[in-house]
Amino acid sequence: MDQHRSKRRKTKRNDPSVVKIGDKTISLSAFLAPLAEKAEKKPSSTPVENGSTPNGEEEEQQKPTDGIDKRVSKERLKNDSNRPEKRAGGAGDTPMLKARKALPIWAYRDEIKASLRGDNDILLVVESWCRKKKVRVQSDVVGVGGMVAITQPRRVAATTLASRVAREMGTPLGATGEGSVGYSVRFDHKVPKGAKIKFLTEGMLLQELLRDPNLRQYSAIIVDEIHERSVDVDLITGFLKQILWSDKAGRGGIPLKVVIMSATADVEKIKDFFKPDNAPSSPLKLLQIKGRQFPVEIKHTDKPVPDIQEALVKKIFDIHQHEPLPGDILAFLTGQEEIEAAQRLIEEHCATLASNVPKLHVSPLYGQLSIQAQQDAFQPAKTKYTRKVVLATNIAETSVTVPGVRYVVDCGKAKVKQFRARLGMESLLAKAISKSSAIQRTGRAGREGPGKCFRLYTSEAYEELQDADLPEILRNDVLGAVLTMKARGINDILSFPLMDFPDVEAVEKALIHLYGLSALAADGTITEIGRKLALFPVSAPYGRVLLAAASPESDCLLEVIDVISVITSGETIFHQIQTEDDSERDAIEEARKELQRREGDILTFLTTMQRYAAENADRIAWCYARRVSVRNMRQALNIRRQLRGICVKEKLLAVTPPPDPQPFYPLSPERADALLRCFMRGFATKTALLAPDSSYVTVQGKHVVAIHPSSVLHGQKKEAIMFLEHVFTQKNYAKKVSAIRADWIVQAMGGAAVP
DNA sequence: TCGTCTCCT
Repeated sequence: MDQHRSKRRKTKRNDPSVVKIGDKTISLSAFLAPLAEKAEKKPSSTPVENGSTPNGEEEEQQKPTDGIDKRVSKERLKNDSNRPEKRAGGAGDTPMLKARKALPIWAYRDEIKASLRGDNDILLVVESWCRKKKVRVQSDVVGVGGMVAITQPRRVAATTLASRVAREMGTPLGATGEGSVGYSVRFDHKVPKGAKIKFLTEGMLLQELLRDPNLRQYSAIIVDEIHERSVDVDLITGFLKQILWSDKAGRGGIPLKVVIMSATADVEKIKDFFKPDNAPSSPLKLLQIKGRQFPVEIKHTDKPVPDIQEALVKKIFDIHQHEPLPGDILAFLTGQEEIEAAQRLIEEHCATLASNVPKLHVSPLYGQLSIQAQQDAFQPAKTKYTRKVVLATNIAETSVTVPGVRYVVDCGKAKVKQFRARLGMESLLAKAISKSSAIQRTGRAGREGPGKCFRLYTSEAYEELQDADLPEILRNDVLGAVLTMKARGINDILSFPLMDFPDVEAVEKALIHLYGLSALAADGTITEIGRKLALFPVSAPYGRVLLAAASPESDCLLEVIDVISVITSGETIFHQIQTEDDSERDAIEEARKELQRREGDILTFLTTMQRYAAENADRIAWCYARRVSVRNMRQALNIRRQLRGICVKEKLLAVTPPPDPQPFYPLSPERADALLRCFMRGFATKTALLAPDSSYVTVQGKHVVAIHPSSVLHGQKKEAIMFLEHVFTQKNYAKKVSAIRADWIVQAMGGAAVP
């Protein structure tokens, strides 16, 4: 083995080449610029592991892997486990190294490097269903690039992975100064000078593509969690494919390395996608990595259950009585209502348990819950001999991990949003989950030890499930996706490479809609307006409202920014009032009255933001007194700051507005009209007229819509309404509703706004 | 007279 030893001695306090970050481990051995000197000393065809230890000794090296069988051999695994561990020279280093070696990916490190050597520019890494992956990246040390981007679907993932990697590498993670690791997410950018690794959200990479279509600052892009199939990741893979199979002139001939990481990948689909046109086979290299999941025993029901709610509660008590403690239960339900109902049933039944029987503590967990209320689900039960039951929505499937869980109960359903292009509306209905979703839920029982998963459906029903969920791009309005492509130079949308291509009709609707917003010219090319819309972190119709508000005739941009900030900060900002105390309820309703405007929800949002921003004393108390979401209002302030900044940069705003708090003045009726007419510019297609039978009928499509009870206009009759959202749940609902004048609609019909 | 999965620029 001597001949394979590294000839370089290193005295760095840690091995910077392999990084473990929570679920993943990434090796950057021998490829990044600080180690470039090493690359020069070695023929590039035989890169060598950088395995030096803290005390400066070298580790035994593995043999070079050129031309070896890509499959992992038992010998290889054995070799790894036999590697001599070195004693720590510096405190805390060896446990970290040990932890790395214990990772499943460790055994594959040479294969990963070999797979990316020479002409092989793309590699797909698949691991078994729900466990961690680790990937090594080889990036060329030539001119273009120098940085590795790692995309994540969620902000928290990007930031926490970055700080973990920075710690592993012993490099600071700051916005200024030197450092090897950085991250970039909305509202938060920490990319030190000389950063080599940058974690970023998918949306951020798409924004960067706007300025740099060839991703020149990167040598490699690692796309993580591709199996989640967000619209953004689908678009990113499309752009990456175009860069990969282009003549690379835009990168000075230097290829871009691409690593795709996936949990439950449809390998053939991804392989096929990255195949160049007319090529006989895909050049993509595949590496499968075994996970580290504890075994989970799966139990189906014998017969279909007639009442899921009842079966769920029964199953929970069944587990409680027959399974040992400790071991918490995680149950997947479809929504808040089901969760609350189940909680009531469980708590009622729990009260009847004998005093010597261990108790159950129920924690609801869903997105609309305040942060404090969510915390309960992550804490162990506070009293002894108590089992925790977390009743969760899909939030617990991918977004968060509940510790302590050994038992999962899966109802087999989830609420799914589906956009219907023909109707221009979306629906949100409970549907059967996919196999991969069922597997993901099951895996939640095996994170801390062997577990059990109880499915409230038969094994036959499981076999009938779709393999995977419909990717988001087939469920969403493609308006944003089409604008994203157009703004990045894709004129022929239909020939853009996508793993799943939406219905041509949906694309056509989106093109017409964009034309109605003046984002596209009649020949389909992007307009200046369209380019501006692509810069805003809001959907195209909202962007159009911003531009309309900036015109001298309207002159209400700051107000429109306030409204859009509130609307896009999340779901509704008004919490439902949950109190048994009538006088308290009256007080809350009274306090809310000063926010509500009879013109409708848009003006109500404006008033809320303005009064909130004018509040100088205690904003949290202000929110609580009105049951306004603290989280959403904080987010709204961030969005407001960002939108104001973009508007100043784009010269839509002449000066930066003065800082808060500013005194509150209610908007005059004339200015309120002007503001609503700006929204008409973006939402001319979402209007309805009052019919003789007192129903509202949409101007486009002639559908009956009802004003949603969450609107301040619920139960009121106005000659015409404009609504910003149109959702089918129990029935056809208009949400975020404002009263308008019927002649505004007529005027809007005269223009290009109504296709 | 409603009751809504989850992310992201």
